[in-house]
Amino acid sequence: MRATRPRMAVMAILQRERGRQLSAQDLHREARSIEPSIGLATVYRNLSTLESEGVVEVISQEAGEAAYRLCSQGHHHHLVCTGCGAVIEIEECDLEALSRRMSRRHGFRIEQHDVTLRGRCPRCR
Amino acid sequence: MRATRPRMAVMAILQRERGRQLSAQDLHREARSIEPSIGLATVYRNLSTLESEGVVEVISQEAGEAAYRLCSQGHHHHLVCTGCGAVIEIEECDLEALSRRMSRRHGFRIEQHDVTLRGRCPRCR
DNA sequence: CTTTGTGCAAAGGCTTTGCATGCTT
DNA sequence: AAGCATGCAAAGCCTTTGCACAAAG
Repeated sequence: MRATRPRMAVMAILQRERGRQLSAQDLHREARSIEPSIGLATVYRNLSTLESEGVVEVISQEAGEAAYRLCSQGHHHHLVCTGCGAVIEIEECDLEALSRRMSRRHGFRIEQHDVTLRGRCPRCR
Repeated sequence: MRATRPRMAVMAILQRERGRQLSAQDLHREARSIEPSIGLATVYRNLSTLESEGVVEVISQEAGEAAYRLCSQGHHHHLVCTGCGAVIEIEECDLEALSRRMSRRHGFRIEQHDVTLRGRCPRCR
C-alpha cells in the first residue's frame, strides 16, 4: 500500500473522527478539506483496501438486497443459515444483563438491540 | 388493505417459503409464476405495506450508506449512539452460552454472531 | 363512484468499474 | 521504469416515485 496524498487524507479524517462511524460520503466531504481534488471513487477504493488490510471496519454491513419474511410476534432475534437462508427465531437473548451493564457504564439510554447468529443448518452442512 | 391478485401472489410465496428469508427480487421472480404481470415496484410497495401492518418483517435492515470506522482488535460488538454516531466497543457479549444452546438445539454450525446495541449517549440525551 | 393498487418507465442513492493519466517506490 | 493509485464519467444495483389506468369495495 502506497502512501498517497488521497489515502493519507482519508486516514487523517478517520483518525480525527476516531470513535465515530462515518459514511463514505462523509469521509469524502471531510477529506476534501485536506485534499480538495480527491474523488468519491477513491474514497470507496481506499476504504475497501483498508478494510481488507484490517485497518478499517464496516459497522453496518448487510447492504444490498433487504431480506423479508413473514412476521411473528414479539421481541426476537434470528439464527440464519448462510446456505439456504432459512431463519429460525430466537426468543431468549440473555442480553438484559449486558444491556443494563452498558447502560450504567456508558450512560446510554438503550433503545434497541439486535442479535444475529449465522451459520450452516443441518441440511446445508 | 385490498385483496388484489398481485398482493395475494406475494403473500402466497411468503407463505410457501415461510421460514426462509427472501429478497424483493426473489419474491418478484416467484410471484410471477402465479401472477405473471406483477411488477417489481408492486412487490416493493406491498412489502412496505405489509411491513407497516406487521405482517412481514425485514431481517437485514441497515441498507443505504455503509458506516466505517478505524479498526480495533479482536472480537467485539458495538454500542452505537443514534444521535451522533459515536461508537463504543463492547468486549463482553455473553453469547457463548446462547450460541452453544442454539447450536445444540438446531444443529447449526454457528459461524459468527453480531450484537448491536443502539441508544442515546449521555451528550445526545 | 371513490379510493386504493398496479404496471411501466424514469429517477434516486450508494457503490463499482473502465480508462487514460499521474504518482510512488 | 513498472505498477499501483487516481479522477472522472459511466454503468450497476436496489429501491422509490410519477403518472395514467385498472380494479376493489
